[in-house]
Amino acid sequence: MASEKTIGRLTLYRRILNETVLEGIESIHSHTLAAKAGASSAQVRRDLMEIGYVGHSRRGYDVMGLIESLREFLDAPGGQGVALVGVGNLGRAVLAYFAGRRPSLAIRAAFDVDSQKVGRVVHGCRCWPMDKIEDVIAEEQITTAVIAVPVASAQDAAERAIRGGVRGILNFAPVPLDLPEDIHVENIDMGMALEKVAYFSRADQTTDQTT
Amino acid sequence: MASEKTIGRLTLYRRILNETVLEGIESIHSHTLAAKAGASSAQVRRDLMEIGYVGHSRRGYDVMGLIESLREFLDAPGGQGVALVGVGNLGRAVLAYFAGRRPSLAIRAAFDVDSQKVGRVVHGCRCWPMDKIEDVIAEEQITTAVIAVPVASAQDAAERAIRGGVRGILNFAPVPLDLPEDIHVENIDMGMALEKVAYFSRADQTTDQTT
DNA sequence: TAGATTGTTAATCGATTAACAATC
DNA sequence: TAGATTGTTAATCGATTAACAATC
Repeated sequence: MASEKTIGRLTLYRRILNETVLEGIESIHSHTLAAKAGASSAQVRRDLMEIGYVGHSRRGYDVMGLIESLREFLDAPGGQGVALVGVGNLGRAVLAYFAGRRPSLAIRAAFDVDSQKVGRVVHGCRCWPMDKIEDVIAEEQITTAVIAVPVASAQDAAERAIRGGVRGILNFAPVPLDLPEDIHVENIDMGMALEKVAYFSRADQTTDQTT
Repeated sequence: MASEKTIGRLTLYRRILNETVLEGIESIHSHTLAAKAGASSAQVRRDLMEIGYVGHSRRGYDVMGLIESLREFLDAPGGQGVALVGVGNLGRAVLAYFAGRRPSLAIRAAFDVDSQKVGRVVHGCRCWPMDKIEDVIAEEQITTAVIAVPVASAQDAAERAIRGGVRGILNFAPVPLDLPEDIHVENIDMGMALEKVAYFSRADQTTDQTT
């Protein structure tokens, strides 16, 4: 099975190819794709080999064919539903970000403990009370959840989403989740990311001998 | 110099230690820290060796001393300012997320092209017009920027922030930035992250032989 | 054909893990 | 002391890069 890094790059290639097709370009070389994706051309070729897509020597890769191949590899056949847990500042930004982007991978239900938010429709998505989470996720056959609740409730939110049938979690709460091994967890820790950048913007200054 | 992954883990250890100190615990073993950080105890020891902090055999690590050592290693001596570029849904969520968290690493200025947002104070942060970005960043001696603008303006926003004096960038725009090598860039691509999770929540089902 | 591109294999690199010595 | 923990070195693993063969 393809590695996590490979999947990430494949989604990036798809985005670039979608722009390329708008420019009316029919085929593309690995080094062009690599330059736009910030990767090496060897990397691009290896990734595409991994999904079994073959290019033409001399002509490169057929843009439309490659997009179709990526779609078949990356997307679920009948589309895939996503649940959002936590409709605070971050949760609403997540809803806005994904609203109307990719119909085959859309946020179909949101959940919050705040009774004031329940029943409202935010960026086209209905907000349910937290105690309905297992039922709604099961009914809507949702397999992916985005956790955007405070640290204290993140573990519980994830466990309940999994009981509903979720198999993969995008976790914005800055705490490691302790979940079964077969559940895929992707962490986005904005605080850690900012601290890392801050450290290196300082450290790079130190490297500079002139200062 | 410490690797990116190491820095990320060190910030995580600090968070855990800060909770630990609230419980009145004075020393901690590597395996306890490892369990809470989702790492291995060997990993923890190696990371702490890297910053030159030594534990006591048998007693483990002194919590207060380790926190202080992490602070010296990770934080800039006089505090560090951060700029936010783009005060849309995501930008406002970022402001809310970091508001009042860590005084030594705070968002000190925000920028937006929308004249309606300029002059307003959002989550305690003043919003400036985009054409003031070089000046304000230079005046406030800001070294780190968060990019939360649409894809089309991300490259330009980053370049202008750098002209003001920024050395590190946290980029939320789903596009690779083409910047000088000495600028540290950390990408948070929510779309890619969600696609990855969606892929693996599906792929894991395939692995399951019973389905 | 010659040249440029893709596909494949070997070499390199970095990070992690495992094994062991040192310490209280 | 014995046992448990830390510090250090060697082995392993995975991903990337580099070198080369195959193709149009």
